[in-house]
Amino acid sequence: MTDTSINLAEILPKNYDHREVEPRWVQAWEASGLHHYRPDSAAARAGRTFAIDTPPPYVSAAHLHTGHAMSYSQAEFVVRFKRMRGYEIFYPMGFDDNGLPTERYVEQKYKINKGKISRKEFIDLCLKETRDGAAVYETLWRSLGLSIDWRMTYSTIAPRAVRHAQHSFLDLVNKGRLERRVDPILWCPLCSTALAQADVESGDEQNRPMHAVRFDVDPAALVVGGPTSGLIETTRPELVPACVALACHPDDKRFKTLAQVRFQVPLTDLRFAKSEIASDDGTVASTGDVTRGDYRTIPLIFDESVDPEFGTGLMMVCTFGDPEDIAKWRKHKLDTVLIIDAQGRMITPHLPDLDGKRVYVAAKNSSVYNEARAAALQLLRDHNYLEHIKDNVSRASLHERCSTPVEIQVAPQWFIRLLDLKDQLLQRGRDLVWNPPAMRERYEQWVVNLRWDWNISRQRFYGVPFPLWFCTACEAPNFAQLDELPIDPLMTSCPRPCSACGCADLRPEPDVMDTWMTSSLTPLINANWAMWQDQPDPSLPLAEQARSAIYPAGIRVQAHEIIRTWLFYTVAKSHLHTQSLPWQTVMISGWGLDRHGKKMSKRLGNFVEPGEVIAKYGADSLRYWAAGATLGQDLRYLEDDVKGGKRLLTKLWNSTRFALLYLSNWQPGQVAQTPTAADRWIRSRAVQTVQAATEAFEGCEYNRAVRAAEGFFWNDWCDNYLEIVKDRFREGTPFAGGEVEAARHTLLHGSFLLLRLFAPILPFLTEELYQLALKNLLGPDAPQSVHSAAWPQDEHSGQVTVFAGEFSAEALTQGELLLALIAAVRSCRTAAKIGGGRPLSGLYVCADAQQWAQLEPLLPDFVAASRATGCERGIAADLASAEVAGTTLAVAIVPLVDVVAQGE
RNA sequence: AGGCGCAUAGCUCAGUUGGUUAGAGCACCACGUUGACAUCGUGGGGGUCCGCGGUUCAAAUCCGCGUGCGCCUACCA
Repeated sequence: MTDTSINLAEILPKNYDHREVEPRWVQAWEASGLHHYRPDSAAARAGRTFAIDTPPPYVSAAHLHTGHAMSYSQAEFVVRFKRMRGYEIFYPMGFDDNGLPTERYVEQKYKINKGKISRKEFIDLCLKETRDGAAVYETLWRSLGLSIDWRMTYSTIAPRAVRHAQHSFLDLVNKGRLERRVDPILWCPLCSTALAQADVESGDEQNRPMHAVRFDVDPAALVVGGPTSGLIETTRPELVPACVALACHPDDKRFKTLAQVRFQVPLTDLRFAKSEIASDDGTVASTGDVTRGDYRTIPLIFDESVDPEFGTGLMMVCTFGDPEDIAKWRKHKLDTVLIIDAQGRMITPHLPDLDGKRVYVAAKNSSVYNEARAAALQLLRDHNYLEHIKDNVSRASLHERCSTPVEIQVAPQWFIRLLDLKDQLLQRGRDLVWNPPAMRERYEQWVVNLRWDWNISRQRFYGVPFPLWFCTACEAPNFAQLDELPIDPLMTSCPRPCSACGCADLRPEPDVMDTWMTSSLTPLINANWAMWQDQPDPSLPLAEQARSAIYPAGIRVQAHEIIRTWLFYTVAKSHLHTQSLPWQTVMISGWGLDRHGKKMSKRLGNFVEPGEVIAKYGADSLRYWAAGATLGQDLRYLEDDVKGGKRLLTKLWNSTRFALLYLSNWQPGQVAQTPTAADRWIRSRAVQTVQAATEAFEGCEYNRAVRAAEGFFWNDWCDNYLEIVKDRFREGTPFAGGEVEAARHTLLHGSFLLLRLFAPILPFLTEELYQLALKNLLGPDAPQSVHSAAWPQDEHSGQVTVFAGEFSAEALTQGELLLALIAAVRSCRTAAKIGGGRPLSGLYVCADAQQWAQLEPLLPDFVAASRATGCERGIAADLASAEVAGTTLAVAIVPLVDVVAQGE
């Protein structure tokens, strides 16, 4: 027997303390540069670089919860797996501090009135919040163990990203993809800015009453025998004064004869003439402030898009209530009557009761009429245009950042033309590898349903400035040169006179770019795309020669709700700029939900602070919870599941301690090993497990990998193999030296295998165990860290490298039989109320000669695991017995103490 | 209104080419601690796999219809 009297506690403390261990490894990994990207490494030179593109979170929002910890952990499982597979990892972290979300956050936090603060003061506040937020994020990501190369960060408002966004803009100008148009655009009246289709979401269903409004036929255009009025139904009566046509279906018999008719627009005859009233005779007259003039009259148009069955079959067309209005306005070349201003106030000087009233309700989900609607209804009622009101359930289109119903404004904006590229963008989506595959459908549907070109102008302060000036004389845009970027035309005047007319007086574009204009470039920013033409700049974080290795990137990881935005825009940009996909693969994660199944959010208050969970249970436990989600599916946060992670940590700690007990003073190789049935079984199971875990990780299915590893670890390794093998090290064991040697080999390589299988999920615990317990045992060539150890399956050959060549189906079958026998003994013990620790004097298996021959190789392990003195064929006293599942074998036991008692 | 996803034990969820008696963790019941682990072990109870119909020797799994929930998109005159 080997000396087992070593003091185990000196090597591994009895308990694992994540509070002490985790921060220590964060420091050590940082100091050793373990996560640094090395473009000149052997792997990189061999073309094995793996670049990952993860979401740059809005740092200013300070909204971190365990849902975020979940999705970033899931991304990182794959990173760690790839690193162990031998890839050079490029894992940067971005911070999105650009654009409207930041502005709104700063406005609310400091209760800012934009009229009373300078643009510069405001931007400085945004930058401050941005820095503070980034620090909070970095602290959390580090404590979560994310293996980010922190030298490779980017910020979407920093010069490098600004340069990219402006470079992208100019490149698209050169490619003829960008144009400035005066067009109806989606508009948020609360934020006073234009929006893109992707910034709009559907509101909840609510009652949006339908108002029937009568339009009288203009007597001058009356059709003989035709009606004298038409009835329309609208949810937006305040838009009636902006009506420019009534529309019906061309086949609708009711209106067929009315091609020449004109309708009077209600309320347009009213004239408010305050000065005249004031100089009037002075008598008090309630109607005295209104006089009557001519109605504005509008045509009837015929359009296939009108549903004759809907409402009255007659529809009003306003400029502009919705995209349908725009379509008819374009097609039929209708007039334009704008009655809502940029702040969402009515412009109706002739209707003072309505003029200046807001068209939106700031409080979300309110079914209360907005003030403009209430005023318009009163007017329509007073003047007898309102026939009736009825309930109607529908949804409003809301600005997704503030939930204000969107309006349509007309203003000059910069557009990236995308609608003509739908087919090409769909093809890109099909060329991309989607995990899970079903998520491609969301992209497909978004592209198919795209109705607006991408409007990138935002009437805000905090964002990337457009790199151009307008000539004050001829209005021609004068663009900056690529080598002048980044540039802020508000701060720098145009270095040249107008290229069109030579005028020297140019003014900057006051708008800023849509935040997605920058975010859509993250893979290109990481690759320093805008600098590809430059001379190499040593101050940049990335060597230029590395760019082809990291662009297109290996993988994009993100949640499903931003497929239509971040993913779509990124695909579009890469298509336009580099004629390629931005990445080979996407991995779409779900949401973190609260225990009731609602999406976690800071705003709803149903969130859990990840920092608190990490403090209490450790980052590894939190990561274990995150690993439980099926890819693409949402995952509830349940503290019990995190506790399950903690249990696994403890079990791994203790089982490795156990292995170490018999390995510490071991000199391997002095005795030839002769594996027993149990050794051959567990080694084959190990090989099987590696294959399953590898296959799962390759498909981004980390949860399947964890399940495979955990099942092997708990059920096979701990509950059975370790129990069987204990007896091999007992004083006076019948096992020979070669069998003890085999057990030691199994313990060492099995333990190391387990640490590697769990390393992507539980980086701290596995590293601690590796460094304290296993590294020295593995000899001088042992890897520096468990995270730089080779994954136990070779990618090229597909061969499992641990217990190589030892897989045997027969060993597995034999092992199953052995486990069944052991389970039968346990069952007997329970039936006879005999504890597992009590030795047995009698152990019998009822078997025929052939079965017995089959069992004989198993008997040493069986007897050892049963704590019996031996095993015989046949049934003894009926103290307890159990069937072995699926066979005719029966097992019976006799507890040692009872025999002793009987004998006395 | 269209699309996608989900529906399996009391709870949270696995179950990938259809194939023994449908699984895990938690919870529950009983038993068991002097050697890795009570943050544990062993044994056990517990399921109309949402419903109906179909294909098949065989369906939780495939097909059709329906119900409920979630999400995406549209409509929102």
